[in-house]
Amino acid sequence: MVTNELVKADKLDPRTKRTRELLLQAFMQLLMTKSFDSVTVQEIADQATVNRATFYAHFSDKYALLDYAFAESFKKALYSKLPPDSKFSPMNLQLLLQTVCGFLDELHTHCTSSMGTQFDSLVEQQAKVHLYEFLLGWLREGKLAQSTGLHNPELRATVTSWAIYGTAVRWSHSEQKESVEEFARQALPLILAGLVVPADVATRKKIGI
Amino acid sequence: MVTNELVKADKLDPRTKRTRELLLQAFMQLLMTKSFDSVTVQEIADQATVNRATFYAHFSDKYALLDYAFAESFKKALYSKLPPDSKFSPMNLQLLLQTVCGFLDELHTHCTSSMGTQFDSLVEQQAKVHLYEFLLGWLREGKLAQSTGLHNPELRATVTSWAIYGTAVRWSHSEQKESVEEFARQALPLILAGLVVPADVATRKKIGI
DNA sequence: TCGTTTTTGTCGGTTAAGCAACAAAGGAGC
DNA sequence: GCTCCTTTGTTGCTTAACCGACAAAAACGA
Repeated sequence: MVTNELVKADKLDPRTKRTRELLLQAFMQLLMTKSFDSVTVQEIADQATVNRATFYAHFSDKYALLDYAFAESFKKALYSKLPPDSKFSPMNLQLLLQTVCGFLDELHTHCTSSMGTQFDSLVEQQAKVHLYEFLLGWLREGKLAQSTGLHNPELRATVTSWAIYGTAVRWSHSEQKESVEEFARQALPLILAGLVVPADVATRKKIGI
Repeated sequence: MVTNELVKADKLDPRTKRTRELLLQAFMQLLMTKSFDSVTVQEIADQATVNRATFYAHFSDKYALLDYAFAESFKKALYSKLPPDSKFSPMNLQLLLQTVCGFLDELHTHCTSSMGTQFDSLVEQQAKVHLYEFLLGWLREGKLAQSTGLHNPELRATVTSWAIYGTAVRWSHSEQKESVEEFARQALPLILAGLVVPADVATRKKIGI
């Protein structure tokens, strides 16, 4: 499970990593000047100095590459603010929310012009998947789980990933944007609740909720 | 002959081209922060995201890569100012001289600090080889050869390549550098003479030299 | 509508790149 | 001198990338 994730980044053949990176960069480069629809697989391959057949060895079509691009850029934004070794804390949770807000903001300012809103659901899909994985890391390895005895980490991660993403969307869609920090500060307790509230009645009574 | 040159740039396997380019970039990158002597083949390979064995499939050692780097950067400087389809003219010859001056100037301001003058002979070697090839292109295909019936293009190219490089060295070594343009303007007739002077007495008389 | 061109997705055979392991040459320190 | 460690080149085997060709689907223009 853990190795499965690590394999994707580490144990991969260097050629595979390089080719994927080349395709990704070529793709983003092309999207700067052309629309997604008008880009052909041949163009992407050329720009990446890679054979067209090699493209298909990595992605089923350009939509899969788009998906991959969203996933990678989200992960990049995520891990740049919150390194993989970061532990859970309310402050980090707030930072997480702010990061997602920042990501959406960035995305809409740079990409709306070239591809509109037709791929928002792809972004949402990818963002939530990686938020889920990230939160699960916190829940499994943090002192959170051991000390308070929280159960159902998977369920909590699901709830919280949706909560965070939804909150971030609300912020990015709001007209008069208040500062991300202030917004995140206000939303934090609500999100935090779903993440750390004790699940069973016995434990609830013990802490007095 | 011509195809031989084209092969080096065109018919090469894309993987080969890409790998060479990656090694070249990695090498130049490393030379920004480390001395040539302290750079290892492993470091170059890592930086290039290429296996160390692959390095040896392309270059016998790091000296060969250095040689290649000089050759490529010289050719790049050359063809950026004088495209491959440019024809001979006194003006272009002057431009050629100015380009070599500019190349040496650039080289000494950026690279002397990191590797001193120990590789000047390598640079000279590469520069003259490519000057020779370039001049030969002018002599063979230009109207120069047909109209005035110049013989011994190889000899003329040799003489002129040495003359140009030597002149450029003189300029780059001079204390109070005058402008490249003025310097090249003054040197032009002397270099031009060796390139276009008729070789045999009969022709000389015909033009009246 | 039909015919033409472009793009897509796939396939088997070829080639370059990756890898692990090796001996040998150098260098640093004792 | 000696050892220990790093770096250098080299080698067989494995794997990913290249290539040309193909049929099928889309896109385009008459």
